[in-house]
Amino acid sequence: MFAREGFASANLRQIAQAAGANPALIGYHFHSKDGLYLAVFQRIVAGIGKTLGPILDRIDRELAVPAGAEPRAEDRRSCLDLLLAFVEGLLVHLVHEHPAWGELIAREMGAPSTAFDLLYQGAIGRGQGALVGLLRRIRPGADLEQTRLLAAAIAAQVLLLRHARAPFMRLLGWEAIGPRELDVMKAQIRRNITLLALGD
Amino acid sequence: MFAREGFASANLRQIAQAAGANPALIGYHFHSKDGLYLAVFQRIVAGIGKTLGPILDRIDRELAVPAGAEPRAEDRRSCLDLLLAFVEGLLVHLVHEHPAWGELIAREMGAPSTAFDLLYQGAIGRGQGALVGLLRRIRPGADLEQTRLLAAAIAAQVLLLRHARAPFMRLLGWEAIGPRELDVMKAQIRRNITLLALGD
DNA sequence: GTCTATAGCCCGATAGAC
DNA sequence: GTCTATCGGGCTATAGAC
Repeated sequence: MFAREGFASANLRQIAQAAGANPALIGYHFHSKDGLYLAVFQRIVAGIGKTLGPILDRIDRELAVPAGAEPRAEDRRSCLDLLLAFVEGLLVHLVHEHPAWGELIAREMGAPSTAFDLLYQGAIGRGQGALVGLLRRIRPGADLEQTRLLAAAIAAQVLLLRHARAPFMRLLGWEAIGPRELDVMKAQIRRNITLLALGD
Repeated sequence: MFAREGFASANLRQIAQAAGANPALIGYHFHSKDGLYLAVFQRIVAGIGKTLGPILDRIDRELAVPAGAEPRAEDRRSCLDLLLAFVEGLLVHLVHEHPAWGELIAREMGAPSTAFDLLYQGAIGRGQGALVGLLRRIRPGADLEQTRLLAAAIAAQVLLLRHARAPFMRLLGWEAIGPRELDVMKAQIRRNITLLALGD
């Protein structure tokens, strides 16, 4: 309900009703509306950690190996593969499997609240670090600020699908994102990221 | 105020106070809170039309000329130039000159309300049409659905800056978007779009 | 057209019985 | 721990004087 209507518009009586619980229990267990909202984000951070943790661990291990003085083509390739796998995991997890989580994250990014720090420290920050780290290996000579902007551009490919869902679906003439649409998006994102990461 | 706090949280008393007017006048002149909100979007659509109208007209004229049977390199180049000019205009207008408008548009994209149709028909739809039209000239053989996805990816480059402002600024370590930051972003977006539009 | 005053509603929080 | 009942505050909309 926070995802659908936003924090301010969501209503504790309705939330309790949908949960089949008594509204007063929210106060007892979560102290306040804010407390409930934060608890939702704790669960989101845990869920993301569970699903994307393995790929992030692989990325950390890859980046832990010191880069040789001469950049090698196969290192670049394996970093790109990890990058593609990570972004695809993000897409599947937040757009397809847990659209409400994606929506909540998009809302916090657009209008940060008390939950933003929790989210940033628990998930966003690590994802950004992984992206930037991989891109530095793929483009060893590039300026750090430009690499960060590139990481943002790559993340934007996925974020757009969640945040600008309405105009996006209207442009594509889609009514829902099913398996076919997911595959089409995966292929397009793969192409775009490869071009962005390897281009001069 | 609608931009900063969202429709539900914005408050008519504060709006009236900031405008130096009496709260009851909102009812008299705009009928309701919704009416005021819609009036804001009418102004936004008019403002965008005034600023981006010229470049959109140029694009329409370019696209009105029937494409030859053989795609010519100079046609592709001029279409790409128009594309870059349009996106840069969008960036300057919605991120730099009228950040509140950009914020409102981002909010409507994320959670469409009564104002979304007005916005889509008055601005977003035409922008999407221009993007897709130009891309079809630049990539004559490409599948229509893929071209639309590409248009979405290009638009995402700009939308991100508005929508994911908080994590974006944190990643870059920026505190504000001044002239230097705007130039850096322009250069990066130009690079990314060129790669995305021309890449195979 | 502009103001004051308030009606009418909805919401989050909580007191207090069980 | 769970419930009912309600308090207190904030909101939009509007009646009615000027």
